[in-house]
Amino acid sequence: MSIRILLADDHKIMRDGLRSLLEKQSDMEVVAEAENGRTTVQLAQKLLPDVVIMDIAMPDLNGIEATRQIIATAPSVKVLALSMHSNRAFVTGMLSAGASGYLLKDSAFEELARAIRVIVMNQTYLGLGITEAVVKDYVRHLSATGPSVPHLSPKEREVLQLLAEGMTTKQIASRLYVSVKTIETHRQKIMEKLDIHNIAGLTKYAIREGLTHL
Amino acid sequence: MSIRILLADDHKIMRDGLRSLLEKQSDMEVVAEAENGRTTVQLAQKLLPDVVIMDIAMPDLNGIEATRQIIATAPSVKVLALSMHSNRAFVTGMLSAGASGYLLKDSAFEELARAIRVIVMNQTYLGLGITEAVVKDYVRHLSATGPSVPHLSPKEREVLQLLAEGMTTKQIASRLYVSVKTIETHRQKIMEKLDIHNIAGLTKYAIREGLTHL
DNA sequence: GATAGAATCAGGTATATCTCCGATTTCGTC
DNA sequence: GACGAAATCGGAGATATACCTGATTCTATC
Repeated sequence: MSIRILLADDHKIMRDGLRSLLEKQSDMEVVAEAENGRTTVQLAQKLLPDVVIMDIAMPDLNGIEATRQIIATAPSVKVLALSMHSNRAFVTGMLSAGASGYLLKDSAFEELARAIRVIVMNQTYLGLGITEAVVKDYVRHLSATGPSVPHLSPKEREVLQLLAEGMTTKQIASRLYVSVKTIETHRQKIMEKLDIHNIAGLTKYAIREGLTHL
Repeated sequence: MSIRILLADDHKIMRDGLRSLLEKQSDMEVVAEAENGRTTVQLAQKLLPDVVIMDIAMPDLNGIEATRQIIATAPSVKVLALSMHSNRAFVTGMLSAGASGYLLKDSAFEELARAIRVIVMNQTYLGLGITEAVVKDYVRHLSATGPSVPHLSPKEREVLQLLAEGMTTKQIASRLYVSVKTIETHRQKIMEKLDIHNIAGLTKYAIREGLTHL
């Protein structure tokens, strides 16, 4: 009996490609496709596939929410996240929603096939690069009382926001009525916590976090 | 003689899928793959494929710049843009860079195959939904006077992208095999032209222009 | 009351960037 | 062929950042 798979991705050409690849596997069968989160949940409940290959960025209902709902109503269905981002927030979001695996779209198809076979055996599969992020996060959990997403203090978030708005260390210092050295320290702590060591990266992070806008 | 194709997309699983689909076409052959813009340009120049299927969002050198360079040095090569976005900036950017077609990743594979056959016949192919965006933009160009879009040279755009990816002046210089001074000059010209005088602002600009992503 | 994190500031050295300046080469256009 | 734009590189001084260490105060929390 072959592994029954539900494909969920908002890009049809991606689904076409995956289907073409999966159909070459003698032990796998694509039973349906969905292009948004809501349809994915409905199809998963109705068809009870062995595995849902789930994109995170989908309209209507994102992959994380969809996963949560599927696991809640049909726990026998395994979800394998297939995402573009190794972002800790996404990885931990997916895993705590109940996904059995997480793979990057950078991966080769061989890895996807392997991951599918692993998770139908009730095991967990994390792609290369993902394990690192998870482990790093896990270690932080153990060592510090550190929250899953690197938690910045209010002051640090404020400094980060001003940095992302294009202000220099000196400008921020005078804006906040403190010494330049203080801001330097904040900046260092921010970079350390986020493991991002340049303004461009911090700016992008701030945008993603909604601290500033484009 | 079959149509020789170069696949350029930063996600390996996407390339795997497309290759699997394309290989079912008796008249098409994937001769190479690239996972970033720079490699794409090099392979296109070396292999002279009939068609390059080009993603826009790629590290190192984005699809628009890569297309510009390919068309400039190897005009016989046709470029088909395959993007997630119907964003006018991307569409017009790709087309004015010399792409022969533009397709959304929402499209079915059949449409991709059709587009490939059309553009090798020296024609232009626009996917559904794209035509609208182009026409709307065209109309705007007719009515309004050019909305003073600061024009950056190809090199400047390249430097801007690398800056927005978090590289320092020195790193960019060694990456591009030129002196630090050259990059400094480029950066100055960029800041002058855009009237943006900090990395955070440049990063946001680059994101809006699709030169880099979050 | 001991501990830990947040916020504050300082010194020093190395490196990077900014801001002027000027220069050459190439290339396409008029 | 003259012209401008683009790309290349250099000098030199002022400023800013990066990176390191160490210190104080305050405030939760155990």
